[in-house]
Amino acid sequence: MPEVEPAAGVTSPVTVADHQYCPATALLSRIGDKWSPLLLSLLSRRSYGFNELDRSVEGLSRRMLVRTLRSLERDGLISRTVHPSVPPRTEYALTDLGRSLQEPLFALGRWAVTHEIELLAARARFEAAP
Amino acid sequence: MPEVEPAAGVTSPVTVADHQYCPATALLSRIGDKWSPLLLSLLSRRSYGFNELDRSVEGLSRRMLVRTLRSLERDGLISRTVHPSVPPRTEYALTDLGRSLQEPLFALGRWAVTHEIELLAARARFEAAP
DNA sequence: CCGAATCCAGGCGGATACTG
DNA sequence: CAGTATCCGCCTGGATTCGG
Repeated sequence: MPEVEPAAGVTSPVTVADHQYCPATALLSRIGDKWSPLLLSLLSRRSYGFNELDRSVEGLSRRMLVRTLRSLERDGLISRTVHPSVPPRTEYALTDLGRSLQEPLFALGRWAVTHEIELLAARARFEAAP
Repeated sequence: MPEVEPAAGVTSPVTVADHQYCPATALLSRIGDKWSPLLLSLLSRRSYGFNELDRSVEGLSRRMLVRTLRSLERDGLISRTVHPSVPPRTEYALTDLGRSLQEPLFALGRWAVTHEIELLAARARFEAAP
């Protein structure tokens, strides 16, 4: 989805640069990883502490939690606030930018839920082919 | 984004099964790969032949073209029609299901384009931190 | 023309152990 | 509590070669 809509009308080949620097492709390559969508979903309602997130998601390793949070913070989608209390607490929350992303992301999620049965049916049909 | 919206209100930990079988997460894990968005974008307007696709995208290897097309076909998003002409021609086109996915996908693309500058700014800010 | 099969490197992601 | 550091398996994805 590099050129969003006009891409379909291209006559010249899509270059590597086109593909790489397309905002849409770049976005999906960042938030399309294994844990970003889940963390964005959790943070969509309220803020979380680090260990709270760690305990909230089964199967998510500490390492990947940190990496994913850093990636989202780097893109300005979440904020990281260190409270110098005792014990120390680091709070993660969605930024305005991150909040604005929720709408198109939820739209995609709704599509997936709506068409889940069709997807499963298509896969079953494909598997049944000789 | 496993539970789409209600996820934010969870009190119990998100289990591995929850995450794995969430339709939205499953969708992103499929169409969020390196070439699917681009191919869906190209096919959004008209159908393509195999070699035509191969030549249209610089940097896309034959192997990954086939694999990505199979993946999309398997999920019922595109159709594959073999024309027994001479020389033979295989035509790839979006299905109705694939077409219905365009809307939320384009919405995501529009968001990316709209907020591209903010994303770049956030990244520059992050890089400049001590 | 449209693939399938093989080989191989790079990066994602998990387990574990260690710091301020 | 909130990370960092190290090791390592696995899978994605590119290059190349072969077949129908």
